[in-house]
Amino acid sequence: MDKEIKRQLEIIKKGVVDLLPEDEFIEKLKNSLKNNKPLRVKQGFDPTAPDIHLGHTVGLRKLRQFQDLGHQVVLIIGDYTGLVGDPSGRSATRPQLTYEQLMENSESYQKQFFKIVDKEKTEVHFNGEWFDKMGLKDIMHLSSKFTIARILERDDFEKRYKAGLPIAMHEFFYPLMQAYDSVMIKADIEIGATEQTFNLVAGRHIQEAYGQKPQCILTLPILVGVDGVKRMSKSLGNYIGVDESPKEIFGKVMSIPDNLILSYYELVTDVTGEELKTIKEKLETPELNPMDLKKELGVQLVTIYHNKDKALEAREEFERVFSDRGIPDDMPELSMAEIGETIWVVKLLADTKMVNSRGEARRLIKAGGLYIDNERMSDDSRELNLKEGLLFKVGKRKFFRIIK
RNA sequence: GGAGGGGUUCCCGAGUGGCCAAAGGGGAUAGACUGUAAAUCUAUUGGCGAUGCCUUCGAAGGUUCGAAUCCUUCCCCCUCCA
Repeated sequence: MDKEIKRQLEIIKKGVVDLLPEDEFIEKLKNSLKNNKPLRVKQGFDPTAPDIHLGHTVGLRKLRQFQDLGHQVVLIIGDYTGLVGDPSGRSATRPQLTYEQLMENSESYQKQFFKIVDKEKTEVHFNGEWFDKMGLKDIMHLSSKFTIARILERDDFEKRYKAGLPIAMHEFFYPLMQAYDSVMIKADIEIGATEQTFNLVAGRHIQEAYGQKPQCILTLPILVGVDGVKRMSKSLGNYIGVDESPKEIFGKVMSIPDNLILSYYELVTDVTGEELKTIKEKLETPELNPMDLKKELGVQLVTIYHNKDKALEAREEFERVFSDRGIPDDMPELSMAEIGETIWVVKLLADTKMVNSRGEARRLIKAGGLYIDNERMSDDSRELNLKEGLLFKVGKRKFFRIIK
């Protein structure tokens, strides 16, 4: 028994920042094993953007580990918070999502969740199930269990407050809502990224206030995006989506800065502690080119989200196109029948959406970023005579070919 | 409710009647160098078949030969005092 607890604890603690309070957790784990009663492991997501990226998978993979250990995963889809939207208007461009959009998003969310988490063993809830039924009385009751002083402890609020940025009332409710989810599903443990710590802890207090045993909290590191600076996020455009093509996943992995390699291996692949150590050593050996480790990382990730064959293909293609300056296997084709036989270069690039505007096309051409049949073409006034098979390279990585 | 400060291009931020498509920085894109890494250097960064034209400085009106800049009304944000 003790051995089993130790084994589980070791797996559960791998890659986590904090597991709090640990002794409480061990107690829960012990009881769970003794009574053969799985722990209820909670994580929530707001379906505000329709895709799951590697950043999300850090938590999802942890959930999967719990499942593999026989525990019960409870997924909360935050339809309610999503529906309410974030009217704080910090960027004003954040559009209020309609219920239809949310439902659509949550469809694709779930599809992608279950690439990692075992669907059969997952309990899914929308938090609208309970929030929709709450009246003001219930809301007042819930909010009486928490104090403003506590809320203001949260450092992102503090930062925003000091920076003179607006904080809307309802934002204060977010932690309470999330905490209430824990009450409703009787969570034993909730997992989230480190930035979620406050909300997770709030869950403990609210559960106690509602007469439940408080959940333990498990926090995971935030995955840095491919830019190497900010957290991975769809809106920052520095993400790798689990639904992307093998080529894209591989390519994006190759573009991450070296100092991210180790944490990617640790957080989003299946490598063991031993292997991680080897990778670390390799990274510290100056003679070895970190590029090889990145290629391996790319292969592993494509294998997880597609399969091994696709992964090897993606690597081959990468090597051909970028290392050997070759051309990709397949590329968009443009038919001369549609665009005509002669056309002004700038118009061609803009009309075919290779660039966003004619001005952009001009700039790119003048900067020397356009190659036609492997020859640089830097004259932005050129009328082209197209012929079948002509190969265009636009900037670093866009290609297309002319067909009849 | 009172007093004050503010809203500028993807972001931050200068600009207070013409020299403003708007400094500077960040980011982004392209080029050189590379390993589609980092660092560095260079160029570009509203649209337009273009020595010019059109749209952009919270919104709508107005003053002026001319407005990001002045006036009016409105919307939004922040700070302080009740």
